Amino acid sequence: MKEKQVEQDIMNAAVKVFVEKGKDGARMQEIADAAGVNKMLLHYYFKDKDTLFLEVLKKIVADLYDDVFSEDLAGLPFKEFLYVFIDRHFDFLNKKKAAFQFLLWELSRNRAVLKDVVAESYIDPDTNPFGIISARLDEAAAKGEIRRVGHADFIMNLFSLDLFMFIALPVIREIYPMDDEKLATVIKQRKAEVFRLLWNDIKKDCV
Amino acid sequence: MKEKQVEQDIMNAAVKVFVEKGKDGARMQEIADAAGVNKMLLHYYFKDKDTLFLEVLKKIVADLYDDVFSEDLAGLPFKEFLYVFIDRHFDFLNKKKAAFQFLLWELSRNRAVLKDVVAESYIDPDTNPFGIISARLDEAAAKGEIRRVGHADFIMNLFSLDLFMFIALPVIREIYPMDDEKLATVIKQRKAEVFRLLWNDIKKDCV
DNA sequence: GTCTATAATTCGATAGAC
DNA sequence: GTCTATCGAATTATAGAC
Repeated sequence: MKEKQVEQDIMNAAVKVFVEKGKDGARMQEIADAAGVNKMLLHYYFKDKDTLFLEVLKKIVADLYDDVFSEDLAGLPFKEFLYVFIDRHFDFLNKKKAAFQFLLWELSRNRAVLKDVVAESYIDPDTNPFGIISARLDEAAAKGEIRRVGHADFIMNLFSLDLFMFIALPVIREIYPMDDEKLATVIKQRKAEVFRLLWNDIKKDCV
Repeated sequence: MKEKQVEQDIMNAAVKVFVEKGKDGARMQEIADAAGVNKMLLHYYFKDKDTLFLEVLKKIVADLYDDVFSEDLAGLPFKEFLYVFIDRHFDFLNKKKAAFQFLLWELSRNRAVLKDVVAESYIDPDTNPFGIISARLDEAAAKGEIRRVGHADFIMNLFSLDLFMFIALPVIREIYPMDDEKLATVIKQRKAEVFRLLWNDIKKDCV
C-alpha cells in the first residue's frame, strides 16, 4: 500500500488540476505542486502528460456514478424511486459538476481518447443509471404504475433536466448572482420542478 | 471596407480555431494559417492572444441569438409559437453547438472574462429569447391559452431539454453510433418529444 | 500595412547522481 | 525511488526592413 501512496497522490492532484484547467491549460509543475512531489516523479510514474491525462479521464469516468444508487431504492414504487433518484442525482451532480463539464469538453475534442475511454468503461446494466432506469420503467409499466414510455426519450429528458443547470451554472450565476444559500434554495426548487414535470408526464391518470 | 478585410478574416479564423481547440489549445500560427495571413498581423490588429480571445468571446456572444426569432412568430397562439420555437431552436443549436460548448467551458474557467463579456452584452428584452418567452408566457396565461407557470422554471426546462443533447452529442454518438441521416431523425424525434412534454405540462385542460 | 528574422519565455521531458 | 540540473522543442511576442 505504502509504495503506491505517491502514485495516488499524483493521480488525485492530476484529476484536480486537469478538471480545473483542462488538458491544454494544465501544467505538470502545478500537478506536482498540488501532489507535493517533485515534478520528475510524474514522468517516473506516468511516462508523459498524454498518458497521465488518459489515466485521469479513465479514473473520472470510472468514478462517475459510484454512489448515486444503493440497494435501498430497490423496493420503492416508481414514483418514489423517481423522486429519490432526482434528489440524489442533483446532489451528486452538484458535487461533480466540474468533472462533468470537463468530460464533455475534453471528450468532444479528442475522438481517439473518447473511443479509448468508452471502450474501456464496461457498462454494467445492473449498476449504471441507464440500465437501472430502463429496467424500472419496464417494471413500472408492467405493474400499471406508469404509462409506457420510450426509454431513450425519458432518460434524455431526465438527464437534460438534471444536468444542464449545473453545466451552465457559472454563467447563470454571473447573470443572476446567487450566494451559496440562495443556490441551495434554487437547487431544491429545481428538484421539485423536475420531479413534477416528469411524473405528471408518465403517471397513468390524465392522459 | 476593404481596409478592414484582413481584420475580419483574422477574426473569423480566430473564432473557428478557438472554438475548435479552446483558448489554451489554440495556436496563433494556426489562426494565421486559417486566415491566410502572416502571423505578425494578428499582433498588429489584436495586440496579443488574450486580447484576441476576449474579442472572439464577445463576437460569439453577440452573434449567439442572431436569427432564431423573426417577426413571423409574433401573431401565433402560444401552442404554435412553442412548436416553432423548439423547431428553430434545435436547428439553430445544431449549427452552433460547438460555440455553445466552447462558451460554457471557457466562461466557467475564467470568471474575470465572464464578467467582462456579460457586462458588455446588452440584453434587449424584445429580441432575446428570455424576454420574448417571458412576455409570451404572460400573454398566453392572460388569454387563458395556458396555465400560469414560473418563467424561470419554464425557461430552464425548455433550454435544458433543447441544449443538453447537443452539448453531450459527441459522447452520445460514441456510445450510440449514428450517421448523419440517423442523427437528423433523432433530432426530429427530440423536437416532437420536447414539444409534447412541455405543452402537455402547460396546457389548460387536464390539470 | 506587411514581411522576415529572431528574441524571450515557457514547458515537457531526460540525464545522471544519490 | 527521488532529486538537481538542464536540454530542446514549441510558442508568443517584438524589432526592424521594406
